[in-house]
Amino acid sequence: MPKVVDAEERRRRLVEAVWRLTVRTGLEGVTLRKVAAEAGVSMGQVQHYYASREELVADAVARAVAALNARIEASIRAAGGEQDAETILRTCLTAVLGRDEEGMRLLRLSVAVLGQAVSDPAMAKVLAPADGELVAFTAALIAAARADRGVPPLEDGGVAADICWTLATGLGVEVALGQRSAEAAERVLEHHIAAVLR
Amino acid sequence: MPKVVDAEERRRRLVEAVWRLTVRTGLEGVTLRKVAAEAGVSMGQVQHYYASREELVADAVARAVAALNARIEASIRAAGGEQDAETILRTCLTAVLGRDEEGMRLLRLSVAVLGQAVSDPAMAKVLAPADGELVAFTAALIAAARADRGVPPLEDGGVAADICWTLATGLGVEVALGQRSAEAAERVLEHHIAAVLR
DNA sequence: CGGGTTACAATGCACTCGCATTGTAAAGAG
DNA sequence: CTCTTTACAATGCGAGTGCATTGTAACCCG
Repeated sequence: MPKVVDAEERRRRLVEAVWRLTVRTGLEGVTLRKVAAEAGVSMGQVQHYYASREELVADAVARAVAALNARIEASIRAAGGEQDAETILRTCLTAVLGRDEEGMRLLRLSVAVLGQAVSDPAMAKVLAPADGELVAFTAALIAAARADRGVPPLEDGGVAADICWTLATGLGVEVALGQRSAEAAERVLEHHIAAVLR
Repeated sequence: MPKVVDAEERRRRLVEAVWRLTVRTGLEGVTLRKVAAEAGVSMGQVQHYYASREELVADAVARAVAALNARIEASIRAAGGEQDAETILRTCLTAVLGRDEEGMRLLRLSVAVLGQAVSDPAMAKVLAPADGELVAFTAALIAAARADRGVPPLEDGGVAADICWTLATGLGVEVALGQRSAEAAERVLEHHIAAVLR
């Protein structure tokens, strides 16, 4: 086995080039040549690691979704343990609002991909916002936070958690489009959390 | 002035072809040739009415947004007058969830365009979800509905109305992607409205 | 020190794209 | 009637696309 290179590192470079290009010019502006140029490599290298453009884009999207999920989990872990339920709830919901630059890039990328997802069910599946497990976890957080406050539990906590995540993603879209600042979105979310815990 | 034809009717035909194509194959699948074929006309006719592809797409999006706004207003007018505030609130919020086929098409089209809007500020502006006037109107509805129920007014009704519309558009995105049925989205919205009026 | 496999680089090809150009049929104006 | 303007239809062109093919340098195994 000759010419040992770090294939994973190459793919990551290419995928990040796709991310930047997508945010800058939209998904339709992602061509093999532009990706190669953006990554500072030859087009041959792109073809060597991805058999087709479709495969490249799919991998880029999959990695972006994974990175976003990792961010949510990381935010839970960072605030978890000693903190109270309300703080954890606040933290993980605001994790998808693109506060820092990396988060903003991932957010804008996700929205840019939404267009494709309308006509491509496979993509829509990958982009599924909050899975059942996360909603259940959030419902537990809401219940715990209400208990901490001495407020009686909701009769339908699952729907409340569902609404929280749908609102958060809705806000995320507006932030990605520049229609709302990340800080303003955070304030709105804050307001809703306060209402849910009352 | 010879050869009098109904230019508005021609444009409408072309725009509707763009709508169908966009929903079916995404915005990047909209080419002048495909639009001509979809509308059953020659490519020359498309060029005759639109100087560039960009102009064509922009007009298609603008007309779609106008149609969506018209739907909201129509729903308000249909439920307005004799009905109570809560019913009107319910009706106009659910108007953007794509219950019928026409609404579903407009909804999916809007989401398909979101991708472009990320890298095109002009499009993002056109797609602005709920303008200030609509939010103010909604806040008034919420206040009236709470008064009807004998519940004290919210201290921050503007934010509550804002949240309602952001949640509705968030639900709309999920419906457009097929991740949630229009009926399920309506139930969730119903649940939130009930919470806001409590 | 070959030999074989890997990792590219470079080029070519068929195709599609938006748009420009040119031709032409029809209809009201005079 | 002719003339002029409108409303297309048809074709052409250069650029850009994804992908296939071919060439070549590097490296480990024996």
